[in-house]
Amino acid sequence: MPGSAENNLSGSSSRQALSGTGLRTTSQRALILDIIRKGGRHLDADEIYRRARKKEPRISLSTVYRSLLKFKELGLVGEYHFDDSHHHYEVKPAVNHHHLLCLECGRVIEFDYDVLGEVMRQVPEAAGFEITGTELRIAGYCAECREKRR
Amino acid sequence: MPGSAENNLSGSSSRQALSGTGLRTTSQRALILDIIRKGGRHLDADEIYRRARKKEPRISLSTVYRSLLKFKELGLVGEYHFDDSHHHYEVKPAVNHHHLLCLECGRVIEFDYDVLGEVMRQVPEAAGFEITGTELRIAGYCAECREKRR
DNA sequence: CTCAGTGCAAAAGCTTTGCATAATA
DNA sequence: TATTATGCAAAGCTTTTGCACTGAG
Repeated sequence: MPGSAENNLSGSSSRQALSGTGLRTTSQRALILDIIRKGGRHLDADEIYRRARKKEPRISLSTVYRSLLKFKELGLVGEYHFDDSHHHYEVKPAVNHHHLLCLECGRVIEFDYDVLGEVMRQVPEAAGFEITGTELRIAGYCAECREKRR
Repeated sequence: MPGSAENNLSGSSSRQALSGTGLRTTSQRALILDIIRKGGRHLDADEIYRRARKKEPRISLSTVYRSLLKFKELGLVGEYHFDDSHHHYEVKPAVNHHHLLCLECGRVIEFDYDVLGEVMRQVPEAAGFEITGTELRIAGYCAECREKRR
């Protein structure tokens, strides 16, 4: 049966992630978390909604937003600001997880780098700060797009 | 006369900054740019609007947005994403200009740090990238707020 | 059985746009 | 004078909220 691997136990690990959080494990939440986990690209609320409707056509956009809010609170997903309009969500990465954004093709390349250590070591203004999160965004043009433009 | 220093030639340097950009130098634009330049804190569009109305009560919010757009295009001001809702503007800083944000008091501390050099040196994914901008946001609790909470 | 979660629709931001008027170059 | 910019009002988007219903625990 085609696509069975995808349909298989889809959501079961997300259900697990939800149980024991104090939240109720609903099919909608499991689905949404699942979509974010699989969604390689950085997803915005509307994209998550559109994907969710394929499996659960009666799901509502407010449920998506409300779930996202809960997931953020729990630290299950992170919210990122790539462009000017909407937010993007992805599974919460390690603390030192950052983004390179190509302004031409829009691709987002993730990388790990311990800014925090460097900053605490080198930036006097940061002294005394208790840091809860870092986000380093670097925008520019990736090697491929530069190549194409020549 | 009280406040004369402030009223004095306010806007004259902003007028200068505008001339020769191809944009028309209007009183509104000079005023808006002036507000951004003086506005030590990070200003959002509505705050700029409210301040602008004090000097030019007939100015409209759309003019603020349209000016901001032009200024961004010209590279005169930068746009930053501090919280989830709106954007903040400030005079375009040097490339290595970043922000520490206190989640308690909301204060934004700016600092300079050459992430770029470090990243290019240490992050393989960045190889080949032509970088046009960096933004490092560090969120947490500043020394004062930590003190108060004890 | 209870209360958290859902769907729907309506409201609430922030931002953009159309159009006639005003001001700059 | 020819455009560009403005003000006003209306529309557009994303996100939030109220309320009655449903489903998880």
